[in-house]
Amino acid sequence: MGRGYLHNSQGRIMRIFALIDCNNFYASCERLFRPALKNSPVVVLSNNDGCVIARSQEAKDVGVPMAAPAFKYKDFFLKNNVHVFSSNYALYGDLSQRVASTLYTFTPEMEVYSIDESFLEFPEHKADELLKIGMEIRNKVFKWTGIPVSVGFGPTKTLAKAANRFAKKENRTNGVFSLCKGVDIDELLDKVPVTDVWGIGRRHGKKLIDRQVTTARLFKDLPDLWIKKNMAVTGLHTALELRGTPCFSLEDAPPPKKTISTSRSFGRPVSALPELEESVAAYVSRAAEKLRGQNSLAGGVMVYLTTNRHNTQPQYSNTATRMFPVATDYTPEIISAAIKGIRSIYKEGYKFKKTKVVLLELSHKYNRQANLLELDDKAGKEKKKSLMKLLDTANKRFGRQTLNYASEGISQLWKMNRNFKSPDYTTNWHELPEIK
DNA sequence: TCTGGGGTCCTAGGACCC
DNA sequence: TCTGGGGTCCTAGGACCC
Repeated sequence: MGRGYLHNSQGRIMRIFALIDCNNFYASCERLFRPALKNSPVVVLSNNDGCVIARSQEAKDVGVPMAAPAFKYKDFFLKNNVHVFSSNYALYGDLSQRVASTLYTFTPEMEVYSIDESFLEFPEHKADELLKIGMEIRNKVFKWTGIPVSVGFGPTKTLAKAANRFAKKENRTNGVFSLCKGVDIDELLDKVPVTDVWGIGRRHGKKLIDRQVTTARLFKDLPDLWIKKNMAVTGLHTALELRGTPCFSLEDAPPPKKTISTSRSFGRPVSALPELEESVAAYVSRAAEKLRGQNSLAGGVMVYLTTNRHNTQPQYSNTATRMFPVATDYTPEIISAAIKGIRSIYKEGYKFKKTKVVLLELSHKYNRQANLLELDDKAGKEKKKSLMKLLDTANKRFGRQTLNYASEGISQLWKMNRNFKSPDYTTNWHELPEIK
């Protein structure tokens, strides 16, 4: 949890948060290894090559909207010479770590918030040199990783986010902007649409706009009671943060996940149960790997299947949950429970679009609750443990898919499309870039 | 034909107990 | 059998984030 607020007799000490955000991150990553695309429009598609999830500035300029469905924009891409990539998370994850370790050289007071954003916190006495620090951050990250970033400073995380937005949108800021000192915050928040505020999403945004509350400034001046009633305490925290009172601190050691899920849309509609079972087995494998990666055990597994909500064919979706007698991280046991689950909800005659697996009630493996019925089979347990370890090590070293369970299927015809994937330049020996 | 995936938090309301 | 209040626990659904 947080570090609490700092107070002294003179009043609150100003805290200084910085939000560093990689510009058009996935598009920037793809361009790093294709310098020829430096000034060209580039877009990155979601899994399954479904819709646009990242756009270079040039792509924004020619008018590609966020979340544009790729199939509708095929001609548009051709006509405007837009370069299209499938998403390549191995590449983005690796570059993300490089950016994070560069930021860490500025201060250990750091929270990696997402794949392309980090919060830093600086002591109050730095308040007069923030723009200089911001420029140093930008320059160093670009020099060391090739990724352009924007830097926003503010007395709360929410204001640092808003500052970052100015850094990115206004050319004259040179990518660095501060709301900490020497600016009229209210005047600037007048310019921020309420839906751009961190913590206000589409639904609440619409509700606010319907009541003429269109800007961050108008929102933060609403009565607390109204906010609490209509937007719960989370909404109130957002308002307080806009007023300069920190409600969120850095989270330095992200707590282990409480649920772990894996799901993918299929590359084509799937009706046959055996194929659905294969997909479920494959997703369990992946989820169980993540589970062991954070040293957790799962108390249960939920499976989900659904048809394609976007078409007009008959719809069906359902979930099934199976609990384990004793929490486990043993892939075959989870697969078999998940397959029983999918069989119990499967119905013939539908075209399914997606299955999903969620591992539930995670606990740490070292304070595992024993079960009275459990047999004391030490040798068997050791064997399972070393098998899982072997599996994870091999897949990590030689690439996922090195060792698979037969139940995951061999041909995997249901697998998602990734027709425009770039090579794994930085994480796979066979795909290192060549210099001519 | 083709529109992502992986999380967290909060609240209302039902079930159940005394 | 009916009445009422108060408390806890659980779940589904809604909302948000990247």
